[in-house]
Amino acid sequence: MPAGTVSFRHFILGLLTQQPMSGYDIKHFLKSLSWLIGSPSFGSLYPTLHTLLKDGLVTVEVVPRESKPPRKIYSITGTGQQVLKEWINQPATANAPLKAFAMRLVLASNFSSAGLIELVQQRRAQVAAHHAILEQTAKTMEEETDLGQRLALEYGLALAFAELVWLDNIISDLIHAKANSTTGS
Amino acid sequence: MPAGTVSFRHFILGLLTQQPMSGYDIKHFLKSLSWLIGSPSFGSLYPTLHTLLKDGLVTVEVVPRESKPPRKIYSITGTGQQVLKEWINQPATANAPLKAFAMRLVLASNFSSAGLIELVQQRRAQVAAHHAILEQTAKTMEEETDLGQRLALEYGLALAFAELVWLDNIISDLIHAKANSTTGS
DNA sequence: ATGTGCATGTAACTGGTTACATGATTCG
DNA sequence: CGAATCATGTAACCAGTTACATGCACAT
Repeated sequence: MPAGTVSFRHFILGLLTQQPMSGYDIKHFLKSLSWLIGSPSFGSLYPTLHTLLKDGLVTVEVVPRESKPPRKIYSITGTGQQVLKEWINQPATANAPLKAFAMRLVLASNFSSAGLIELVQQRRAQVAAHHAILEQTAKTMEEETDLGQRLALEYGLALAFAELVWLDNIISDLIHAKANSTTGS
Repeated sequence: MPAGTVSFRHFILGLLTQQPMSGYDIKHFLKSLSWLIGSPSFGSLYPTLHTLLKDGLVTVEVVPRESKPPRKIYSITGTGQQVLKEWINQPATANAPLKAFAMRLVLASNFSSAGLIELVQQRRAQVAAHHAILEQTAKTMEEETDLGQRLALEYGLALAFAELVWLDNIISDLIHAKANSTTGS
């Protein structure tokens, strides 16, 4: 399981640190983030929860309801937190997909402030590297290149640039916030 | 096979309209677009080519090389072009991933100019819709919301906005270019 | 000598999907 | 009266991955 992997399994585990939830709740919660991250279908969500339970990373509280399937509220266990921590602390792999970064960003509140900053800085470095490669490619390719490819390249370049700008902004915000909090304002 | 699907199968088929290539060539070509689209591993690329062949959508020319595995150059067939056209002309599904759009964009040169513009406009509409939803969500959520979620939301918002700007730019470029070409400059 | 590029392929696995089954309740 | 929401789950399937096997040529 190389770092920077998308892995809904760990992401779900992470969501449970914020609060205990049922599978249904998780799906609902993920809907609002679906653009960035996507939400898994029930057909993969429920089995994932089952294996997390079987592996002792979560516990269930079964809340019965009359003549309806009972709600099953999952909570993360100590070992679960351990495993999650390890996953989070892996340095991101090169070329990690945006999704993977977004997942970790959502779980950011579980990081130390320093950890969060490091995460964002890692991402910045990766996007910068990619941006440089794209610019290089753009220089190399001449007039005769296919329209579609040129457009795709520009597209990637524009998105990478926008991401860089955003990342720089929040890095400075976070550093500020941290300075204020340690200074005690 | 719902529209807007990522489907390397069709994308590969599309690349072969630009020029006949071997599996190895395709992989190499895709490397430069890997950020946006990713490139499939050989373990899926070669089998895909085999099924394309079996289905009569491509043909192979086997170029033997002394004491080395022969190169296999694949070309798209008439039926292949037919199938590709159908795939391309499907309207994009709602919430189609960026990847899917990028793929179609790369194949853009096979579209009519009008088709290309329509593709980009479809994307614009989708991103705009998504952007609106995110803004709505941002309004709804109050101070007490978790930092990670707030960051993720801002992140999505920033990226969506950047994409909108870019899309608007090329839409107007394309419309200009089209006007010039039909006017005959 | 060691690894990187060329170039093909297969087999085992995995992480997801769709489609289905169940069944009450509430909204328009 | 039909559709959506709540809420769980299973089974069949699929598109991809990793890891492996083969083997020559060229550069460090």
